[in-house]
Amino acid sequence: MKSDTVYKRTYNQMLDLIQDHAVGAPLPSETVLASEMGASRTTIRKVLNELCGAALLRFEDRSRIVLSHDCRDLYHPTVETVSASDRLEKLFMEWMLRGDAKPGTAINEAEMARRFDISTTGIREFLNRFSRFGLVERRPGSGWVFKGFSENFASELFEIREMFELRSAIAFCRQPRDAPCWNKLRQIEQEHHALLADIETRFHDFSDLDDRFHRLVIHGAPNRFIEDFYDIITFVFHYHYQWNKKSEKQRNRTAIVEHLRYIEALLSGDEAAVDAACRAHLKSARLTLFQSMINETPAGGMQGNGASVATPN
Amino acid sequence: MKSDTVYKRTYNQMLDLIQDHAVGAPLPSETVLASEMGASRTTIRKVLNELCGAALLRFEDRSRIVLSHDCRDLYHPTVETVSASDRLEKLFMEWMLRGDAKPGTAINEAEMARRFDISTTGIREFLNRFSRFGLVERRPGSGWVFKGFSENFASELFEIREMFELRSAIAFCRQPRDAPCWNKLRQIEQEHHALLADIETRFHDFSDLDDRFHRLVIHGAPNRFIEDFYDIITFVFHYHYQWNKKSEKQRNRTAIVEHLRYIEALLSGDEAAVDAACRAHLKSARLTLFQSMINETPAGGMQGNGASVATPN
DNA sequence: CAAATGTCTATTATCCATAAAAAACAAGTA
DNA sequence: TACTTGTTTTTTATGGATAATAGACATTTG
Repeated sequence: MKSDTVYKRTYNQMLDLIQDHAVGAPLPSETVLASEMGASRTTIRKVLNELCGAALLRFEDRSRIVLSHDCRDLYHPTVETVSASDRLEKLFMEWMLRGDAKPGTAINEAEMARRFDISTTGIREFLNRFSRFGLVERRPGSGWVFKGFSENFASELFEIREMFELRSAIAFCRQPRDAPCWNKLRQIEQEHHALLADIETRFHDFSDLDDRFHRLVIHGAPNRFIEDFYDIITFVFHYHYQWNKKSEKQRNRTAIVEHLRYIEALLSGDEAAVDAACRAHLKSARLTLFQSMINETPAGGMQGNGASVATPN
Repeated sequence: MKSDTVYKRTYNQMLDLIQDHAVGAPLPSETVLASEMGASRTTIRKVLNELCGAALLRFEDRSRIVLSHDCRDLYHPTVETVSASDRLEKLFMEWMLRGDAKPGTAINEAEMARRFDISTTGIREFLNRFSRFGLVERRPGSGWVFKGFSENFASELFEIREMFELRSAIAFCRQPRDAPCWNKLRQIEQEHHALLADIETRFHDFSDLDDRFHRLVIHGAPNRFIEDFYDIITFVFHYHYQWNKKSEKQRNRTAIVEHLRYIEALLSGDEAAVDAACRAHLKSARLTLFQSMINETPAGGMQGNGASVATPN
């Protein structure tokens, strides 16, 4: 049976929204709510009905009126808000980054299903989707092999990344000067300056900006395989640095500065400069990742990390 | 319920084997049969028991004796021999190559399940696995978009292929002269000569050789993402040329000659020559693919031709 | 009639069941 | 001891069921 995570998430969002409205004020229409909350009208209506029942809203004159703000303890727990597949992804990555699985380990669906308490069908779907990340591989006969989040992995990843990004950066430069990308680039440059100015407090915002910047560059000469590959990068960084928060601020500051040089080079159109700036940035990103893999592997209960994380196979 | 395609395939193989043995001769042991036929002992035993029942074999003194060769009409139909997922893959590719689906078409699982008469679970698994080929893409909300086997696709594919192969070819050259790859390369070179000499009759054997050659080159400096990507190449060529048999012999002859130059360059260790030979080959491969897409693609109205004619086995 | 809500239908996420196939274990024989 | 076959347990492929969600169509109302 499908889980009702969408409902619960929407419900929580609705509670937020209610508290943003004065008592007595009407909520937007169902259609508007649906598009704002990223759910279907069906779900919105279910939530609204529920909240009418809870006497937080009144349905009057074709609109929902806020009756009260008293809903602190109505929130659904956040866990119940994420879909089974997202939950599995997270559990799996934690399991992996924690170093529980040594590279080369065979994993089978049934066992995983037990370990993560998710149906075998769910596991299988996950593994199929996940295999593109190069961390697990389907064995010809049956079962899966776990490849390990190792230095090898990171190094293969970066090799491709460098090829792709260098190619894309040069292609980006060659776009006509009136293409919309240039404005977008300038805008992103501004955002970098803004973030740098505020780095003390906003350093967490970097990863989003980072992503947008690189994707803009890459998109200059679109290639589905390159864009797909960038999903892997995003994914890996997302999880890795969620487990490795050490010196995050410093790391991000450095990256911003590098980005700014890189952007400047792009804007200048000087291909040699672009190449140099791009290489410099990637080299530094690679180094940072490697160092954080070796030295800073997650603190929280990391038994045996050295063996599995740092060991190439 | 799992289908018994493995059983039926093994059964057919066993019939072949029986006919290879004189009446009165004993078959190999279960274990040997299992490993030779690529099935588990469980399946082998099931087949053997069945054939004992059919009086084709007698179990005597710990071994199976061939009783008769009279089994022409015992064979299971070939269709029942391929697993649901393989069948789906084939159906889907036919549907796609036939041009029934225009790029940009949204496809949904339920509809596909109906069209191909396979459970939604099966469809979903297929699409998940298949999405790495870049021909369908999951839509954030729901459903899938069909990207089309278009020139765009081919051109994006080749862009990456060129990057990867050039890099790998150079890396291959730089391997120590006593690495085992050099012998393998010489062996493959021999196979090319042999095939060229026999091209009139054996031209079908080229695609296998082609695959092994490129994979050898690529494996010189292993990178899981590059090797994964080569799966896509293999897949695309497999299906595309199954639908486009025109001038296959000539096409393969040309490729062999190009390969031989390429191999010679590799053996010489002259990186500039390698680069040139590799580029020349890829350029020609790309051209051939494009021409066959433009001129010979079984266009819209060709249903009937493709489905059965172009499909061997 | 345009936008809102109400109602019905289609699609998806998710788990479960089951026979086939694989793997593990046990025992016999040469 | 090294194979063989016999038996039991585990895992996988594949279809099916169902509630949640999305989407389409119908109806109301200002």
